[in-house]
Amino acid sequence: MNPESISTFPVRIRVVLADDHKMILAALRSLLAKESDIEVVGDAADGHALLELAGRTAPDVAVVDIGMPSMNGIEATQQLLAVHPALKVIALSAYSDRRFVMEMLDAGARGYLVKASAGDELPRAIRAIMQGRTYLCPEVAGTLVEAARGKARGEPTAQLSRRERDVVALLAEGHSSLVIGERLHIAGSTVEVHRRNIMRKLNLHSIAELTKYAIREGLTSP
Amino acid sequence: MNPESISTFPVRIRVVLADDHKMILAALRSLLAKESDIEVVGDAADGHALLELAGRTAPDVAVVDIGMPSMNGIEATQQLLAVHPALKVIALSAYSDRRFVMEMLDAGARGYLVKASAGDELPRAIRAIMQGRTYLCPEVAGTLVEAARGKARGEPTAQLSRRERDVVALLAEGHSSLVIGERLHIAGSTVEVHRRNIMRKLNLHSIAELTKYAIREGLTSP
DNA sequence: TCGGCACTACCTGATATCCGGTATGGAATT
DNA sequence: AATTCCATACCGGATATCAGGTAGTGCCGA
Repeated sequence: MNPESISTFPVRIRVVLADDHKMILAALRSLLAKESDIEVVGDAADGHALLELAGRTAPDVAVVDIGMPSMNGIEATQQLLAVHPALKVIALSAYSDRRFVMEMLDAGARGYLVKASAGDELPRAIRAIMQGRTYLCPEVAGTLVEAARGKARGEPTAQLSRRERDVVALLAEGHSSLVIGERLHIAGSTVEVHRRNIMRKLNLHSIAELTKYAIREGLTSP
Repeated sequence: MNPESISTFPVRIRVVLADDHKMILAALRSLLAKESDIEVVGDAADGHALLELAGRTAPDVAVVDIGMPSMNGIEATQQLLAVHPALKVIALSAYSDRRFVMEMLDAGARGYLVKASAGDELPRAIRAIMQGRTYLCPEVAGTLVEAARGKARGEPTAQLSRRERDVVALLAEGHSSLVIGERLHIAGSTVEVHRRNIMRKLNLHSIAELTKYAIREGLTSP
């Protein structure tokens, strides 16, 4: 027991981490362990685990990698905020593409960091978020400014439903309709219908084209 | 000053890190900072910086991310070992593709970890390497075993033939075997054989995975 | 000259894709 | 209340994938 630290930080910021690379998870955890006002209360390797974790640990902040398999960071954020509206989400990504940024912010993220950011940006972002501010790393702020200048109107980025995006991501991982059905707890035939609707909407005609689309959209990583 | 730690670890393992993501760099650094027998003496964001760093700090071990811009981890490792033959290199990658693994080991790396490995694998790998052992994470060991079973002889990098690359590129464009056959003026059944050989060589099991491979290899664009 | 390898080609069979159709329940919108 | 959209589910059929096998030709290195 350490009375000094208790009096200095009576309430530490409770953080959960989500990334599909366990090693990165461990590394980020130890990065944040140095901050005495921040406590990492759990980590998850995909969106489903993140949802379960958030329900169990009731964190203040979730740091979410965008490029996760099965359920990516964008979907995870939407579902997370639907259940826990008070939760604050910080997106972490290798890229600063406008599409990712916009979709993640639309999904309700309050912060966006690229992995090329300096290491001390993460704790700074967490503290800023906890004060109710929005935190964007410089690269992302730049792309946002460009986006705002180029297009004031919001274009239809997401023409696929949430379920369809789930299916696209899993198809692009190389799974068959039957396996995807088991994963999503629906019939394989339903997955088939989703796939056909997706292909008709996007004018695609093969799994290869679908996979490329998923990669361009960040629904899976190459 | 702490005499105890000095006497306990008179010679700490000197490590340098290379990754294009600064945040990952900082996170890995803090992950290793917990290990009292390991000292991170520097980090670099690309191959050139790594070469300069190694010349300046004379480390025992270099942990190198494969996916770096301008000079990737494979080239960097080759050049690094040409100048510092005693240096021990551990490859760090998001993927466990046989091609990457083989090329990295051919380049002289003594260890290979995927980022999905557990966080404590990195310090374990570093210690193993320092004892002159080779350290491969389970995923990589698996692909190596398959490679060894397929080819008893130590052939470098089971690469694809020119024709197989043609077929991969066209498959990744979404064409069927029959159409590809017409395009290449060979029978569709021959294209089928090429596809099967490719998939066996690369340990892929679907067009989606094949498409991702083609994109990573630059055989087609996303 | 022999073995290995790449490229070519065909056969069989199980499974999957791809493209139609129909239909129900729920949620959101009008 | 009616409409529209999404998600769910099933049927049928043509085509393709995926995974085995065999086999001939040509080229190159041991």
